[in-house]
Amino acid sequence: MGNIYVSSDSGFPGKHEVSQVRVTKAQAQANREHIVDTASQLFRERGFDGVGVADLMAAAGFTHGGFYKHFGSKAGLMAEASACSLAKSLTAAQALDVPGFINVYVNREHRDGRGSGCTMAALCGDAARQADDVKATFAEGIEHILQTLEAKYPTGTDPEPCEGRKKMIDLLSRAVGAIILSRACPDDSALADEILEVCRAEMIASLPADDVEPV
Amino acid sequence: MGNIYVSSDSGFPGKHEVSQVRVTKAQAQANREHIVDTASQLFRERGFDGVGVADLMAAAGFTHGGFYKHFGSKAGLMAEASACSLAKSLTAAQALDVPGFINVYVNREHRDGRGSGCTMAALCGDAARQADDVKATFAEGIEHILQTLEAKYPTGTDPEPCEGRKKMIDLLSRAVGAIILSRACPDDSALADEILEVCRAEMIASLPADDVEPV
DNA sequence: TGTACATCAGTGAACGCGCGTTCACTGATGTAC
DNA sequence: TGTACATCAGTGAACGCGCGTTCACTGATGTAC
Repeated sequence: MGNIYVSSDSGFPGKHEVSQVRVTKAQAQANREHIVDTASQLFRERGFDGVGVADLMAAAGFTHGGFYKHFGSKAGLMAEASACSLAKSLTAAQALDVPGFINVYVNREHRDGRGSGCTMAALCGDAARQADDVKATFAEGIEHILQTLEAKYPTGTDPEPCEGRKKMIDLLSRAVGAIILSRACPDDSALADEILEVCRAEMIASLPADDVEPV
Repeated sequence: MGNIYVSSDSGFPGKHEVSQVRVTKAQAQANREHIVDTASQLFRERGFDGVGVADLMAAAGFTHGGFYKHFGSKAGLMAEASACSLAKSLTAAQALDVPGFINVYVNREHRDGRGSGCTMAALCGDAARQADDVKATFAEGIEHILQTLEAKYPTGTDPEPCEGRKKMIDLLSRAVGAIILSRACPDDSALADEILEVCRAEMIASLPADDVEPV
């Protein structure tokens, strides 16, 4: 039951019994990042209130006491983990064009994979009840994804300035709304799948006609 | 500090000091309904996890011990309170046409009034993590609002069968998504207002042209 | 209608439990010489 | 490079607290006669 993240790789310097109590600076930093990643996954799966500090640290392979060597409070980690996963989602979105984004986002795999999916879809409802630091993190995440999508928006038949931003705000709302409504339905619900499929098709259909099948 | 809901109205039979310990059947039923109403408001404001049984009973004017005379568990009340407020929202929606629904829903007053607003927008994120009885309640709520909206959908230039249902699924996702994204932004955020205004305008614009200004 | 008694909605103390956080301790890492 | 010591990431017991739930009790309501 030793902590597998303390030893650098296969752990031969003393994997069992020898409980290391100090760790290199690089390892400590790697451990911290691992805790943030674990938190961002668990928060998305169970919500901020559904993950305890001890839960989280155990899932990351540590005991709970060390948490406060890395973070000031659970609330602090909530903001940091959200920022981290929002940034990762942004990177993923940058590799997609708008139809690709729609297809990847409004999708059963995304709906069923909360822990690895979009933080906005998983935690916006929780974020709305948090302090302003968490909300500011979400607002930044929304703004960044809007700018990314806007830059990729097929201007096609809509050359009017600002039109792209408006379309992308609407598109993001539709995408997030579809995932959230679909997730609120029971697992075997036909309605859950219908919501996704209809919204995906409507969103694709609302794009400028000359860019629906791009590149 | 007597419970104001036990006495039928102005409370003269013995408002203070005399702590009533039994109550008429009609009064007990009224008290139960009052607890459900209070719960549905508090759940929408703070989330299921953010409201304790003692909190809730105190807000309704009772002590916590009596809770289990009315409900089997907190989880049971979560489903019942959700069903109750979803049904009330449905009644409210039935009085509106589609553009009216959009204007009332995608709106700052709605965003800022969580406790009296739509249960889907306030609790879908929480519902997704609950047991299937709660999720089934939400799925029913979604289905009912879809049927209500579909019946009112201006068929105008879109006479194709099932088109109304598809449009209303998309419309509900957009409306819920817009409110949820807007609520996740800090209170004074320009982005929060922009999301609402843009989505409202885009939704209105996407309706069949001959019905935008109806009746 | 009047009397005797059972019912049960509401009270408030108490329960075990898990939460976020603190703290004394450990011992390899990092540093000063 | 080698030695001596301070640092600090991680451990695990302990803290106070609030949670959902239980329970003995109260006394007006509801009912049987």
